[in-house]
Amino acid sequence: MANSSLPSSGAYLPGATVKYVIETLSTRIVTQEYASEERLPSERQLAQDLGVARNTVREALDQLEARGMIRRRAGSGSFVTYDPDGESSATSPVAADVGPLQLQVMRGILEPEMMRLAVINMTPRQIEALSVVLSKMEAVQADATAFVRLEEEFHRLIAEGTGNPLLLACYNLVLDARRQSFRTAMYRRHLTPARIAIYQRGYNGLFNAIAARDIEEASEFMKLSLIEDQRILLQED
Amino acid sequence: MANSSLPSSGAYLPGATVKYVIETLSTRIVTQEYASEERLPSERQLAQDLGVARNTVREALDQLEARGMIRRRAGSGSFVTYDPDGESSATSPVAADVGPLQLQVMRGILEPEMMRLAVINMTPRQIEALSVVLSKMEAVQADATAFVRLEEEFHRLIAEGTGNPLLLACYNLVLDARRQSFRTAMYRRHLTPARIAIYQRGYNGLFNAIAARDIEEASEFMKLSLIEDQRILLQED
DNA sequence: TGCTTCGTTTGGTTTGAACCAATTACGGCA
DNA sequence: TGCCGTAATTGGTTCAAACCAAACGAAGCA
Repeated sequence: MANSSLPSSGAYLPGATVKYVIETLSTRIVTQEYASEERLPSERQLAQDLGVARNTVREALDQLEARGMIRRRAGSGSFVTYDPDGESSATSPVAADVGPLQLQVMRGILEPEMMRLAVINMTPRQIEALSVVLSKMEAVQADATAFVRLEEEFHRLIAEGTGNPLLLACYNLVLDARRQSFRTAMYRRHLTPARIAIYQRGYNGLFNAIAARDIEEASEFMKLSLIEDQRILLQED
Repeated sequence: MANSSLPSSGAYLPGATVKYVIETLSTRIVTQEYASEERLPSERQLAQDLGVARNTVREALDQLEARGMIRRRAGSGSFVTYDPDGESSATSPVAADVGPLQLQVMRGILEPEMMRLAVINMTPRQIEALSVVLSKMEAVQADATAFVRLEEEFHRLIAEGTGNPLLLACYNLVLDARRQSFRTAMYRRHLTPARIAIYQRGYNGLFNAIAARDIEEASEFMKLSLIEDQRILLQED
């Protein structure tokens, strides 16, 4: 779309200007004229280039941000978060702003207590469902992506096992952030078959502790898993 | 609530103005000062009355409309669509399913750790904002509803003070559930002036501990508040 | 009475400007 | 070389003004 619909000399064109900016920018993003992770021109620059007020650009960017196509950081700039190859998979908007360390902190708060509650409250049926996921995890050899997905399912079942819908809702946010983190970060590079084997032993021990209703043992395994994740994280920074 | 938090003479208070308008208007709607189906004053009128620009009023109305509290018709006016007797209204879907005990459990998990993080990470500006809310709380004599709302704001500021967006997102779910709980349950019957005074002392001590960056003291006050809530809860069931 | 018309009111959009706060970039000092 | 403070950049917020289009209302006409 050229500038044909752009009010070129103070002409008033109500309702069309923001739309025009949105369309222009989203086209440039989808066609990767602005590539993924790339920084957009500054708002002031865009306003000048497109011949509109900065306010109008901001209104357009607001909507692009709501659609999850960009992300803004004060003092830094606006960055393309849209990934044309991405699975889409609607993650909650908060998830994008969560750093790896913040994620670990939150897991450290929730997971040990969650584990305790789950061990106490899980029904036999839920434990059965957990064992099914566990056996799928143990079948994985080298597919890191599949393993991560199963891990998530495993954790979610534990959260459900607490019987506390509020805790489950919170933990779903955590899992959203974790998924986002795995996508952008380089966890997967470190999920070698050898490391997967280590995790498999850990989850196996965790499951046995749950099945035996051994609270302390389960909580201990959960912490170990957390520490292991943290170790991988710190190797990067 | 008077205009006490309103920038009265050109004072700049970023991020606070829209929030102030939203709070003012939503309070008037909830208290039925603006009854259901009734027409609000015009945007220009509101802007003048509240001493802010029409732009700011519009931004606030945008958000109230998004929450489903009002509906706007060009050329006609803005109308209240909020029904105080109607259940639904803008709480997240999970909140409704959360029992009082489950809420307490979740608070017990999150709040102590949240307090620690907040004491470490809060900026002077955030502590200042906290003190503003605290002084409003101390001004409350017998209005339990107002006190509960301020309590919520106090807690939310602490969650923000952790600097962890994931923690904040989770805690917002907790606050949603808490609000729902207060609405349906009978907490307010027990918030007598005498009990409000007790809470005021508690929050005062909590704030002092935060301002002094005393982690253990703050965490202790937080637990006390939790236990007090729990005591009220158990008197009922 | 019933209809049209025209001015007024009201929400909707856009512009331009100023200032704040977070971040980054740079240059000088140790 | 390495660190720290300052200046510049960037997004975030608020204000003031102007104009548009939908809706309303009252005056005037048939």
